[in-house]
Amino acid sequence: MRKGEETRNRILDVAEAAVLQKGFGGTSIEELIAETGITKSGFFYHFKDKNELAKALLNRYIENDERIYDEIFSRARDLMDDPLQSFLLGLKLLSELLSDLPNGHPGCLVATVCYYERLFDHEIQDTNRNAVLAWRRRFGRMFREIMAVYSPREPVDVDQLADMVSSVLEGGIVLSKTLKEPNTLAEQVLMLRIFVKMLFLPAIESPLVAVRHDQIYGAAGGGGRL
Amino acid sequence: MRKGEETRNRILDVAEAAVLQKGFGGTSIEELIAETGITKSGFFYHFKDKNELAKALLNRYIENDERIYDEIFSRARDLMDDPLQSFLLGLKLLSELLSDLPNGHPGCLVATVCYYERLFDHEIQDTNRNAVLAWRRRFGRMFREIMAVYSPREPVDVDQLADMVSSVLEGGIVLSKTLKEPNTLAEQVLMLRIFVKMLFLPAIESPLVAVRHDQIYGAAGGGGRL
DNA sequence: CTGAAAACTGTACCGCGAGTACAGGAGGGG
DNA sequence: CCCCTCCTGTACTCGCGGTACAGTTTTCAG
Repeated sequence: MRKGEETRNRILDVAEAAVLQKGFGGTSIEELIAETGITKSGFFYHFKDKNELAKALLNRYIENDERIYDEIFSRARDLMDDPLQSFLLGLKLLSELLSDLPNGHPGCLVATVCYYERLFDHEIQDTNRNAVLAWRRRFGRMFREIMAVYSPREPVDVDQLADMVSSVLEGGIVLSKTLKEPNTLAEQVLMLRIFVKMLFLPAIESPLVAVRHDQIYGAAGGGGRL
Repeated sequence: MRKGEETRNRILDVAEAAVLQKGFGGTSIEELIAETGITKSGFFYHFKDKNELAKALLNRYIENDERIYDEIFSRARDLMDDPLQSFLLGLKLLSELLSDLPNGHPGCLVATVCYYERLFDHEIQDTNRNAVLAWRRRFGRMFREIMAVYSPREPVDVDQLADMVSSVLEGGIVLSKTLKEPNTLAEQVLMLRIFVKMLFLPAIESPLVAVRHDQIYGAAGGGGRL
């Protein structure tokens, strides 16, 4: 009962790391059992086939993912009353969390499944779809709260704006992994922060930012060639 | 000589579609030769192994990708003198091109390789890395031209800004594929356009945009809920 | 302490797909 | 005519996914 859960989780740990590096097709069961220190029969006792492993892997990943976002943005909500400031802080916290990952972000299972879809059954594809829709709902809810207080400088659709968060995260992960630059992802999150800030806040910058602006572009900000 | 190239390309066509749907590991050579109408020996005459196929596939994809960006943004450059307006037009053209794809974007091979990296040799990983760096250089060049004329409302690093384009594209593809919503990618490109527009253009909108704004949101655009 | 269920191990096997090794054949160009 | 490109055919190896099933150890409830 308890022991079984533990072994199962150990398999999932090993499998997740392998799958994010090599894809599902590139990850062999034999390799998983070797690293877990289990036999083949032991493996198939826990998962009847690879599809079931993928299912468990994806569900666990999504749950964990949701938990992290819950923590970050509820923490940001505790520190800031204003929905916009709280969201901007949340993005900053997220960016910090991402840049603290020692080897960079390992990759997103949702993207892995997305590029492997035809080999899985509909259940997995639906799970994956629902995960993305959950992100849309989560960030959409936050943007709606912001829009109850602030009006956007440009006309935007809330769902598309919410999707922008997911896009930048997924895309940032691909860039970061491909370039082998762990920081790129965190930087992209901060760029997204600038986007949200510009969209809802008037042009007058906060003193701190104004100073950095001058340092980089010169006082008047005119014609910086580089 | 000529015949060989043709067969080779036919294999690559079939392989590209398959790999984008199922990943490299999920695509069998037997399936490729069946669809191409060639024998196994014939296949291995053209590609000595799967790794070589991947290499050819990726190189062809990247070349094609570059060609498309060249066309779109040089066309936009012909129509608009101003670097910012030209870039904004380019994003619009890109968005239109993407929403015209009948079955949505088939997926990006760079992302596929990124999530499959460990199984390929260093050459492929380097090719992939260079492709992303080429995007950075391409869009970076464009943003530098823009910054020679306009100063950004917020301090931004040019490379990070250029990466934002790649992020939104890669992320948008993942979202579009996962959600099975072909339009999402095109919408995300337009969101990126809004970002660039806000970053470089003063809050006062151009007459043309103001008209469309009015049509959608009403004259003052105040307190827009949703 | 016991007994049954849970959590495995061990062995043996099937079929598929990647990849190898060659031998040979069609067709076109110099 | 011959050689080179572009294949086909056959036959094999090997790793891996998956099955089958019998037996063994561990755990925990009563």
